[in-house]
Amino acid sequence: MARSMHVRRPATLASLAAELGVSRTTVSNAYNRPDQLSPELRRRVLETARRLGYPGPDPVARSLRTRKAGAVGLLLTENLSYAFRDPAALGFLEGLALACEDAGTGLMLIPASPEREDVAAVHRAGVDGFVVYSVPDDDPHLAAVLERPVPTVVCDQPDIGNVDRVGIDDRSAMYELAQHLIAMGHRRVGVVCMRLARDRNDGYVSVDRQHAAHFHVQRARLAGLAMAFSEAGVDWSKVPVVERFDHNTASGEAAAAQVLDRDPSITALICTSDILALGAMNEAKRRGLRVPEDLTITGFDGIQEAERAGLTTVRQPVLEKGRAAGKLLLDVGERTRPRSVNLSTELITGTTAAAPRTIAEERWFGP
Amino acid sequence: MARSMHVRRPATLASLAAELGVSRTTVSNAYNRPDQLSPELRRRVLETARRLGYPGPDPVARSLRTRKAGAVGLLLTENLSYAFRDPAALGFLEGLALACEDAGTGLMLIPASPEREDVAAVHRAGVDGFVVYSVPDDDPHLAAVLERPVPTVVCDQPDIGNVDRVGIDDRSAMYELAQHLIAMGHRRVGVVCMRLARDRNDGYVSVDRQHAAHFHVQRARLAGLAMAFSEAGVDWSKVPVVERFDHNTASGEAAAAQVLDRDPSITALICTSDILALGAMNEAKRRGLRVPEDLTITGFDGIQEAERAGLTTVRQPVLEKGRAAGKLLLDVGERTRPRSVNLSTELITGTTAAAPRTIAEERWFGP
DNA sequence: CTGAAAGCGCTAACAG
DNA sequence: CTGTTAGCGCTTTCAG
Repeated sequence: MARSMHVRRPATLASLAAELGVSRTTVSNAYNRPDQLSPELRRRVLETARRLGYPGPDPVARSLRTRKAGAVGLLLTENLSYAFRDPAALGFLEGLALACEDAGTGLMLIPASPEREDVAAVHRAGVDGFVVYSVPDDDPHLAAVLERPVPTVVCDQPDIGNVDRVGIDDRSAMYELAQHLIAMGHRRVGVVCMRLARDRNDGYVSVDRQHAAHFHVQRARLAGLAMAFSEAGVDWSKVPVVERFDHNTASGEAAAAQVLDRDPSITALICTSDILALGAMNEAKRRGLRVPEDLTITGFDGIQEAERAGLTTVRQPVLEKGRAAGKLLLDVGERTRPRSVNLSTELITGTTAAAPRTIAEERWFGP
Repeated sequence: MARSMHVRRPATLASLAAELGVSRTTVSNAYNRPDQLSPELRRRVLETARRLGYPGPDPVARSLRTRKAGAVGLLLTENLSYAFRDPAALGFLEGLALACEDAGTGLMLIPASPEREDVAAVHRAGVDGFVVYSVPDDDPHLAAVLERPVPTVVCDQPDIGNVDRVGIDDRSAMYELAQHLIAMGHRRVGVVCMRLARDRNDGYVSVDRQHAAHFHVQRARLAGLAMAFSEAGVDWSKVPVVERFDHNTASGEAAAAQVLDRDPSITALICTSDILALGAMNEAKRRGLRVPEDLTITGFDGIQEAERAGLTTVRQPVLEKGRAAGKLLLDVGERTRPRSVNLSTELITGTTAAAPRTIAEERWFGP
């Protein structure tokens, strides 16, 4: 006899089967393999389900059984506010989301802020794989992800462990930009970079700290600069490099001020991101320095705001990076050995870099 | 005897327990209730786990057992590209993500684009609840969410079913803006609005279509306008209302052109979003119309770009909206009856609205 | 086309 | 502090 009393607990597949007097298999098939039962029976099953308020197979139970969660996790060790405000991060996110959408896969943002040392969220995440975006190489969350027995794709990291990787050649890209400046005649330069490690250090950066940087991207960009300028006969250890923990234009302004205060004679200020460069532009303006006549300023990333400002920078395909990461993770293909995708970059010669004035004058009037 | 051969399948809690010669409970406790066993034993368990490559309790199995997924789903029936490019949507997303982060909860983006009629993703999502942002009231994905036996919060929707709600009073806010314009003397106006239903209709909107709009937000804003102008003696059915499916400045430009072509005599162009208004500004400029001298233009949302442009608009707290939605969903408190949160808005009197020229002239020279 | 059996990997009482 | 007992709700061979 049917029992259609109010049950606090919603119906289950089993209770539905009992109600119908069929086996659980049949009910399961009604949902997952419509061709395995008569249309008539299927209709009856679905209708009874509706009547009983059965919402369909429980996704978690199904996941346990099928060993598929239908979602990938995104680890972003950074305040989410950052991720949603930084244009480059946003572009990455969009590309990744697009790849997930194409595959019909959910994208789960893992709550892992830098303060929160709590790695539990990584353990708790019911996902089929992880994408790790721009975290320091000593991040405990990253370590936790690598312990999980699911495929992982890291972005903006050197090759690590047995995981896929996607990124750009930050070192070469920055090397190329540096050579561009060197060719223009710049020798006295200053640098503004993003955070190099998990500890806050808003100020000068020793060469040691540069080498020991835990953010591969920043380390590589600085290395590219060091290489180019050293080759050009510049003593890199004398070049002022200023670091900022927070990544916004205000940081760029403050850092630029710090460099210019220390050495007003520099002819170029190289920033390792467009956001910082945009801030530096503000600071230059405040000081009455014309760009590029009095000071050359460069960025990195190629975000839209930079383009609008005519910034000389390196463009990297952030959206493609996200999409590539998603594809790599979701591609069921050969996963025999770790794959590595390097996207190409492009030097954008904007209007914020020019030959230093002294050089320009020499050109006019002769040496 | 221990069996430490290479097992393809990673170790399970049970196998670990067997290896150690303890019960599964003990191993479970080692992870979930450290105070329930001796530190020494716990150390042994954890160490053996590491040795065997046991990655800790499987999150899905745990979820099945505990009936908690540790994540909430976000339904955003719209191309993700949209969500990541529209400043208002982004603000909402940020607020929601912040609330989730605070609670240590994952945020899962459900892959549900408008094209994809496939509701399966909603069924597949292993989440403890849903937030539904700005979808049409006849969206099948929304229906699927409401069938799931988990708490749900809808945004920018009227009260529906037995779910919590967060939003603003779009009708009143727009009514107030309209009165502002009416007080200035505007009587001949045109309107540009966002999509009103799932079908594409880039063009004029009948009053019937306005009333039947499936996007509550747009319907309410138009209703506010209709009310205010009707009260002011304007025949609303004669007011040109133009709709655009895509939401970007290009759409705003085209729609504005359409209105201005039809009725060049209008003194104000009211747009139901800042993005559209920004587009309208471009179009006005292209036509050599000065704003506000020749044409008043208004928006809605209060995004940063609008502020920079000095747009007269209505500001709504998008970030707070997201945060409120998250809080509502994650708040374990009394869930006896559906809760409704109405956030307040603010009329921003920018520099894009002024008395129509004829009126202004009358003021100068007398009637 | 349908059903019986066998878990997926884990946690939560409740007794020792 | 530790173990036993019972499932969470579902899918999946494999026989009928």
